Formats: sequence, structure tokens, C-alpha cells
Amino acid sequence: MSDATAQSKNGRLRGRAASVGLTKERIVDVAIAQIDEKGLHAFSMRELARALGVSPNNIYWHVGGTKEDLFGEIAARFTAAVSQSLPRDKPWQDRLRTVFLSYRDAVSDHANVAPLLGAQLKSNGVANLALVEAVLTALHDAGYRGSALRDAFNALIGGLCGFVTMEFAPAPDDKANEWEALFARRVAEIDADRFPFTHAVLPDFMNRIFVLRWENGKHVSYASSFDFLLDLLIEGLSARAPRQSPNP
Amino acid sequence: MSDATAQSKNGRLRGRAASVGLTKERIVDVAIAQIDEKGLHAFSMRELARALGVSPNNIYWHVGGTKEDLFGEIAARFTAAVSQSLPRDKPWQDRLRTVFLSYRDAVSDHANVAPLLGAQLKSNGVANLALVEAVLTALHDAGYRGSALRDAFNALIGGLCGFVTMEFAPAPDDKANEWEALFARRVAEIDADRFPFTHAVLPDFMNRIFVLRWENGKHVSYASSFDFLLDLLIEGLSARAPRQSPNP
DNA sequence: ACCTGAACACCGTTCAAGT
DNA sequence: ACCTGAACACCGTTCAAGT
Repeated sequence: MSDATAQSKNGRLRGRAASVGLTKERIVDVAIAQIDEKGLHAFSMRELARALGVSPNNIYWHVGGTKEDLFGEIAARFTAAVSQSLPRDKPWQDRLRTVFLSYRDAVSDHANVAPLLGAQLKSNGVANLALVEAVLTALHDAGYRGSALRDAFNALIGGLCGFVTMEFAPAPDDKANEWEALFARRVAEIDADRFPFTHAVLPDFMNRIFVLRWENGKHVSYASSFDFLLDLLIEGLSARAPRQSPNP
Repeated sequence: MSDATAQSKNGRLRGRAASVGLTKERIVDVAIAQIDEKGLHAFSMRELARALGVSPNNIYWHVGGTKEDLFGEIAARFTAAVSQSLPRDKPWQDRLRTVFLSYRDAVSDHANVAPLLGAQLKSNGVANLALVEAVLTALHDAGYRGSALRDAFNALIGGLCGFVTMEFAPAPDDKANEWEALFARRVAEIDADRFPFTHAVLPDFMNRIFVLRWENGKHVSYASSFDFLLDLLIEGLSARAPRQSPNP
């Protein structure tokens, strides 16, 4: 269960009195587990320390001086996961599809961490490189160069990763039932004269489209919409792709 | 400067001893101003109360029992702003363009609130209706029905609003300089053998594409990339649009 | 190098009470 | 209806110290 000695990350062996063998990997593991369970809103450094059986300062020592640093490490873990399994010898369209589908898969396994990936900048900036390289080379193979390459890259990352961020945006954590009830009541009061079309499609779309919902992608699948967006973008990039560029 | 009496939102006049005339509108005004100034991270109910010269409980009484309720009100303010100026008698492509360009404009004026719009679900769910109606009718005019309409709607909202959320994702607030320095150092160490293409374009793209940046859309413009994404989507929706539907 | 205890300066939210 | 004061149960982070 528990070792009398633990191997620290630099490889040396140390007595248990001097060290509890805390690792950055273990910290990130437990942090993600906590966020999965209770949500990002309820997550705190002190509770993480309690779960690890460790002093809060010990965590700070391993991940850097701040909670934001820990969030950066968590984000790095996810982008590192996507870096696996990037096919090389397929058409650029297939490669792009694989990258972004596997990004969405990685996030949907731990939906509660989604805000950390899309809605904050902090990251260690290195683990992402395989993903960046894959997208850039795919777009290069498609014929994009210079500022067109930049715009294409940003459109893909912003559109698709942004979609996933919205898809898994957290719902109010206290009383979802109460909020849902209020929401349903308001929807029933929708003015059919001012918003005739919305009023008409509501029975079909309620809680299944982005603005008019009270549950996120964890409970209602947006997979077909994501696929549609992905297809739209890849087809569009194909159609607009510059011809053989004279300047590679 | 300050009135001896204030008009409360139900229209009755009350003595200043009994009421300080606090309004939901004023609360949201000052809250947005505070977030603009210090960032979402530093924003607190207690400091908002101090800025308003009011007891914290007074705020709770006006906006509901929780900080999340206030965030919902702030989000509603923005979507309400977009609802203005929605042209009716233009081709559906132009209408979509107008809606999403004005959404991005509204957010970029108060970039620090961006996470509230894309990365949380809570909203009053009613102010958004004009926007929803505009997008749904545009897609209907384009020929989309049923589940294709749902996917098209979600792809547009998720892709474009998601882009904006990422565009204005907040940077680490403590020492941006230090982080930038560390980032630049890491970039210089990029393995040109493992990531040859990234290494090659770095001089041009550093801090100007989504993953490899230390400043957000507040300091570096992503306008051309957003325009490109918007064009890609609208053209794609045109190309894939079903022909005249037999069942309107 | 790795880890702890105690302390500082805050939070969000609730409860009972005032006019 | 609108508003305040005091109190509860927390936070993140730092500082000095231990092995």
C-alpha cells in the first residue's frame, strides 16, 4: 500500500521521514480526479492537499508558487495526450480530422476541466508542440503559406477548441433542477409574435442547442454538430486552398 | 451628484434613509467596470460592494442569492446588446455576418468578461432570444431544416462564440513579463528535428497564433482570422445548403 | 531537496435585525 | 421592499522553520 521509501523524480531514494514522495504527476492525477468529481468551482488547493495527505505548501513547492501554475500543468497533461497517435502518411484532411477528434475525446473524458483548456492562457507551452506541428504541416500540405496559414491555423484551433469549450461549459452547481424549472417556465412564455421561428422549433431543440439549454455536452451529445463543423472547415479549406505555391 | 431621493425600479419614490436606490442596472454597470479594470480573477462581491458603497447583502438581494446569478446578469447584458441592429431584409449570409461581427465587437469592448459568456452556462435565457431567432431564420432561409438546422446552428454558435472566448482568454495576472521571458526561452529551445515546421515559422507566428502566445486578443488582433473563419463557415453553409425544401 | 505549522489578509454566503 | 452588521466556514499564499 505505502512504501517505506519512495523514488523521487530525480531518481534518488530518500527516507520516508524526510520525504513523502510527492510527485508533480501524482498531484495532477489527484487534481483532475477532484475536478472530475466535484467540478472546477468546488476545487481548492487546501482540499487537494487534504486528499493527498500533505501540506498545501508541499504542492506549491512541486508545481510552482500558484494555483494558476497547477492549472497550467493540468492543461499540459491534456495536450500531451492528444500528441499521441498522430498519423503521418495520410492526406492532410484526414490528419486534421484525427487531431481534432482526439482533442475532443480527451476533453470529454474529463469535461469539468474544459474551462482550463479554452478559457485561460497559462500553459507550459511545450507539450502542445506536437499538436501545433501536426496542424501547421497539414495546412502547409494543403498549400497555405504566410498570413493565410496563420488565419487558417487560428480559425481551426479557435473554432474547434472553442466549440469544445462551450460544449462543456459548466452549469450552475447548486440547484440545477430549480434553474431548469425556471428556464422551462420562461420558454413557455416566449412571445410567438416576436420570436415566431424560435417558438416553433423549441419543442425539438430545447436543451439541445447552444443558447437554449440547461445541460452541457456531458449530458447531451453535441457530437454530430462538432462533426458538421469539422467537415465544414475542412471542405472550406480545401475549396480555398491556394494552388501549388511557387515559394515553399 | 447624489439625489436626496432615488427612483427605485418599480417606479416609487422613497426616502434616502430607507433606501440607497441600488439598482440591478447599476450593479451590473459597476461590476463590468471592475472586471474591465482588474480582471475577472480579482473581482469579488465584497469589493464590488465597497465600490458601490453598499453592504454585500444588498447586492445579493437585487441579483439573487449568489455570485453566479450576478454573472448571469452580466452575460445577459451582452447578448442584449447584440440584439440591437439586426437587419431583416438582406440575404441570409449578410445577416449571419452582421450578427457574429457585432457579437465579437460587444465582447472585445470588455474582453475581461469573455470567460463569462463562453465558459459558463448560467444566463437568464431570455435576452438571447433575438440572437437565436436571427440565426435560426437565416439558416432556415438557407434551406436548413430539422437536425441539419440544429447542427448548423450549433456549429455557428459553438465555432464563432467559442473562437471569441479563446481569443480573449485571460493571461496569467501576476507577472506577465516573467512568463513571457520563460516562454521565449522555451521557444528558443524548440527541437528543430522533432518540430521542423513549427521551428521554421516561429519567427513569424510567435505570439500571433493560438497556442504559441503569451498575450490575448486584447493586445494582438485576431480580426483577420475571425473573418476568415466566418467566411469559411458561411461559404460552407451555402455550398451544403439543401435545395428548395418541400416541407417548410 | 523536500516538507510542515502557523499566520495574514482575504473570500462567499447566511442569519437576525432594522426601517 | 430595501438595507445593514456580525458571524461562519472557508480560501490562496507567504514566512520561518525543520530534516
